[in-house]
Order: sequence, then C-alpha cells, then structure tokens
Amino acid sequence: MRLTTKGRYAVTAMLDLALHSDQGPVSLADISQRQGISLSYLEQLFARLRHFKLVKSVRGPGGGYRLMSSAAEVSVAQVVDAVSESLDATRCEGKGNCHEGEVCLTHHLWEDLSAQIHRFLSEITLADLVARNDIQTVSRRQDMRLVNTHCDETHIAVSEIL
Amino acid sequence: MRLTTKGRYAVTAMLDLALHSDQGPVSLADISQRQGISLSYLEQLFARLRHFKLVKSVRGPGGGYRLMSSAAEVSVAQVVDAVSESLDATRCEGKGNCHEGEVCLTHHLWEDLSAQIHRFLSEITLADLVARNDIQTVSRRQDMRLVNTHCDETHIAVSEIL
DNA sequence: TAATACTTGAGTAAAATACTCGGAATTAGC
DNA sequence: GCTAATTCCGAGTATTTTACTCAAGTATTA
Repeated sequence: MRLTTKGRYAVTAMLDLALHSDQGPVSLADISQRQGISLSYLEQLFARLRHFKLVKSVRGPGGGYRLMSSAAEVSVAQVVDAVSESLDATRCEGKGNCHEGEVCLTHHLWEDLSAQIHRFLSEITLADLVARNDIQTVSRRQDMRLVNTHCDETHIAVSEIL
Repeated sequence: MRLTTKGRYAVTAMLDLALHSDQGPVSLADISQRQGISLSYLEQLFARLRHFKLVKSVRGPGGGYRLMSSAAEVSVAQVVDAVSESLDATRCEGKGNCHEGEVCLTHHLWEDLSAQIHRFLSEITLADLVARNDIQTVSRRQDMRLVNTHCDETHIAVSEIL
C-alpha cells in the first residue's frame, strides 16, 4: 500500500461528496471549485472510483456523482486503494531477483506491514470524517464561498445582458 | 509521512545491516549483492541514514557501515523518515497555498493520519524484524500475534482520536 | 433540441524514483 | 609508501508517477 498525494486528493474528493450527499448528485465541477483540484484530474480519479464501485454517476443536467454505499461503509483504505492500484508491490513478485531467498523474507515482512497499515486505514470511514468538527467547519466555509462565486457569476452575466 | 518503495529499500538495507551486525562493518557492496540494490543508490540512501545518525561509517579496507544504536532502538519509522524527508507533506503545510489561503478540508485529517501511521511504525524496531526473521519457520503464529497486538494498540489510539 | 455533465483518450510538464558514472578522500595491510 | 578496499561526493540520466490540459465524444433531461 502506498501513501501519496494522489490518495489524499481522492479522499478529499470523496469526503466532499459525502458532505454534500444530501443535496442530490454532486458534479465534479463543484468539487473542483471547492477543493481546488483540476476538473480533468478529478475525472481520472473518479473513473477509478467508479470502476471500484465506490461511486455511481448520474448523467445529464443536475447530474454528478453519488456515493455507492453510505458514508459509514466506505473506508479511507478503500479510496486510497482504488486510485493507487500498485499491484507491483515489491520486486520480489514471484521469482524476481530474490537472491538466495533471503530477500523474500524481507518481502514478506513488508507485505505484513502493508497489511497492518491497510487495516489501520480500514478502521476510518467517511462517516467518521464527516462527523469531525474541524471538517464541518471547513466545509461550511467552503460552501459559502462556492455560493458567493455562483452569485458573482450570475451577477456578471446579468450585467452583461443589461 | 509517505510510504513508497524508497523507504522499503532503506528498511531492507538496514535490516541486512542488523542481521550482519555481529560480523563487523558491513560494506554497501555486500548489501548490494545480497539485496539486489544498486551500489550507487545505496550510497545515496546511506548518506541520508548517516546524516540522521542511524548509521556510522568506517572507511578504508574492511570498512563499511554499522548501526549507530542497537537494533532494538531503531524503529522502522525512523528509517522511512530519514530517506523520505518530504517535509512538504502536502499543499497544506502550515498555511501555504492550502486552498486559497484557507485550511483545506482534509488538512487535519492527514495530519492525524500521518501521526498515527508514524506511531504505528515507531512500534516496530529492527530487532523485532530480525527476531521475526530468525524464528519465521519455527513459529510464524507468534509473530502474527505480536503484529496483531501492535495493531490493536493502534486501533485503540485511532478510536480515541475519532 | 439544446444544455448539462459524464466519458474517453491522447498528450504533457514537473517531480520523484532508481540508477550510472567518474572521481575524490580515507585507511588497512603489505 | 603503495595499493586496494571502501566510503564519500557531485553531476547526469532514464523511467515512472503525478498532476494536469485539451479535445472530442456520449448520455440524459429540461
């Protein structure tokens, strides 16, 4: 299991999804604005998330993405795994260049270690994160900002007409 | 805290060092042969390890590297941290360009998460790995129990935070 | 039918990774 | 002192990953 910024992006996006799950499908454009992640990059990430059945898409106007399961059933580990997908965990895959079998022992040690970290992240669900005070605070501010942005855009559009 | 193959290389090398610590200094050439890691890459990694005072070098013929402390005092986390050194964990460093100057949604989350994983890896020392390596064929069950114990402790810590 | 929004694929710049090379500096042993 | 073994050091490079852009689709609904 690898832990990079890619997984963080994915978790952030999924968390945004969970936070706005009561408002119908959430468009990637909204997530992009709120979280500052490029739309096209989100598209790639959500292609993976969709493939792993963590989200489902709703097409057409007013469409977007929804969580496939409830936030309580989606763990951070699942999200990270979906976008990481490094099956080539180590070089000691199968035979590889394991000299004298000694390296293979290290290989197993790392496998176990990864399993433990994986287990650790599996204990944390999106629902856990949504319940956190700090996240709710930040989320509320982000929502305000998005609304203001929309208002501004509308205002600009109106003034152009008039 | 990031988890990539780079850290695995470092841990593997340090484990090799610990396993042969009773035979005087271990040359990087030996580690390179045994573990199948390029010599020059090992040199780079050990420059970091040396800088972080995890190993000390002995120059000249018959020289090599020694553990600075005993294997029981060196944790996996220390090794991984030494070679990773990406203090700039995310865009959310301090205030930085988190997201338009504001703390981003998962800022606190990742901080806590990193701390927990770090704590988890801090529980595992090189001595643990060496011991586990020795008795692997004899009693893998006991090793599993040891790792599980660590996991349970971590789990408790996590639930306290969330 | 037109607008919305997902979907797909190709391409790309920047960074990290993993490694190579060429040489230094240091030191044990002859 | 000479030589070989070894750590050190800096520069360079190929590969992969990351993060992103662009462009052309397709599906859905108002």
